[in-house]
Amino acid sequence: MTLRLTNTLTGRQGAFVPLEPGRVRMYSCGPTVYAPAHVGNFRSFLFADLLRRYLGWLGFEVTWVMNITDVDDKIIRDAGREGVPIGELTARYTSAFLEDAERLRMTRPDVMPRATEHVPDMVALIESLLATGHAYRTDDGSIFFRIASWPSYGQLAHIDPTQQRVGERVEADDYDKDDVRDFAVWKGPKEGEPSWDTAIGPGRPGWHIECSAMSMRYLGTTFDIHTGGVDLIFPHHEDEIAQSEAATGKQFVRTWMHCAHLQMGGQKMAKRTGNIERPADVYARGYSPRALRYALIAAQYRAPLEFGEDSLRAATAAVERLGNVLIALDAHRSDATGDPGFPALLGETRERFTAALDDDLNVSPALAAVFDLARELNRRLDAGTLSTADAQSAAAFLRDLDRVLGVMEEGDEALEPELSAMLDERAAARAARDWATSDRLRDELAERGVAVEDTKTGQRWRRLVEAQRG
RNA sequence: GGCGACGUACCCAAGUGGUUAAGGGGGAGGUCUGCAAAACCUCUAUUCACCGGUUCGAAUCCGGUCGUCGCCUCCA
Repeated sequence: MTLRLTNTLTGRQGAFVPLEPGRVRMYSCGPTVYAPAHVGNFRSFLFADLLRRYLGWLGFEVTWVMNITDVDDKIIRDAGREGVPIGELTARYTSAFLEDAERLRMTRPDVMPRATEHVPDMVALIESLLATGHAYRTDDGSIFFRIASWPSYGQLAHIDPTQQRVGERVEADDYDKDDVRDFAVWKGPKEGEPSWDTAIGPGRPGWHIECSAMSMRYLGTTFDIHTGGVDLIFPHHEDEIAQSEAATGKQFVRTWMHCAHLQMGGQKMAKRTGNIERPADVYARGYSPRALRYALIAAQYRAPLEFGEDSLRAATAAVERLGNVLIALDAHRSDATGDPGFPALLGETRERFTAALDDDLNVSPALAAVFDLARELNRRLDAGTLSTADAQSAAAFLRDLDRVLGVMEEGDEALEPELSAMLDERAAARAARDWATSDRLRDELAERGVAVEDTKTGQRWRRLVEAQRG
């Protein structure tokens, strides 16, 4: 089996063949840092992360670039409201993003370029567009890409640009363009806005140009994969293609991948409508980062995904189920002899897992394979037929699959000393068969958000989500 | 108006021509346990929005109807 991915450009699934054998260059549209990212944003980022992890797991050497947009209209607007320089606002939300990303176990991209640090790259790109007549200046110092100069415009979104309905907002546009469909690659200077003095004059970059400049800067004029949410297909990515290919004369991106929206209550999660939830909101209700991660990656990326209390609860249980089997395998010691068929059991799971992910990152059947294995392992654990060595190889196997999923284990989490002391006290009470004390402490710990379970090898604790607390 | 996605059990979600319609959650019963929890076992869609058609055979293909969502404007 080989990896097959759906390419928005062709609208079909095709075998993924990187430009350079064994090596993948991919770019993902990252956050605009004017507010904390919401979980819908993270669906897109974690989809890219899953792809990046799977490519790495398959043995590809991956270079992953994710941009940080740190200058745009909203940033300028919000910084203005607060009366702070845009750099102060963007620094704040950049670190918030990085923290959220880390808690969600998003692989750290190899490069996270900032728009403000790549103005010269954008200027160079714009210069070549001006030189070739694909872009033109307007009186206010802005520069626009001329869509009429690019016949294949619309190839990604599969639209005919002449059929575009151009709304009333055209009048509302502050800029004076030759054609309403033309888009800004450079915005002329304005009072109260940040501005760069460059060879093409003063001003600031347009939105689309940053992704073209930064992706090509780190990945070359043609690279393998570019990801984003479906809402970026048009106009953002369409514009990126036009300006990049017009400037270089070469194909920009070979495979475009877009994930569907996260929905809440059947509606797209979007900041504009206020229909959003942020990672911090989810954690505040007691859900763990890995449960959130699971909830966001557990369905195939091209299908809209419903998010909410139910999905978080289900994700919590699913992720604990996987964590529990690992804990049990680690603790397992047995005189049972190894099963000669055991490697085949793991091999079958691996095949199902790989076949599913090879099929355009179809996570659901991949997870089904993992859960089927978990049940079989628990069965053998219960029956006492699993040898110590087999348990260990199963644990190592699951951890290997989790290099792709990143949901099976909680990070090392320390328990508060006070609660830890209660656990010790409870262990002592149990040793004395003092059930009353033991049960009282268990209830008290539950009230403090910690569940205690008794196993053959002693007590085990885990955090409870709010909904489970008594 | 243009383009696109989708409608599978109580919820989420696989399956896209042919054995018993994955998996997770939830629910019911049972085993185990000092009691729990975890885990395991059994049950929980004769049916895939609806109506026609093609076919020996369709959730899967075709046509129609209804419904939902998204993009066309900042948007992951």
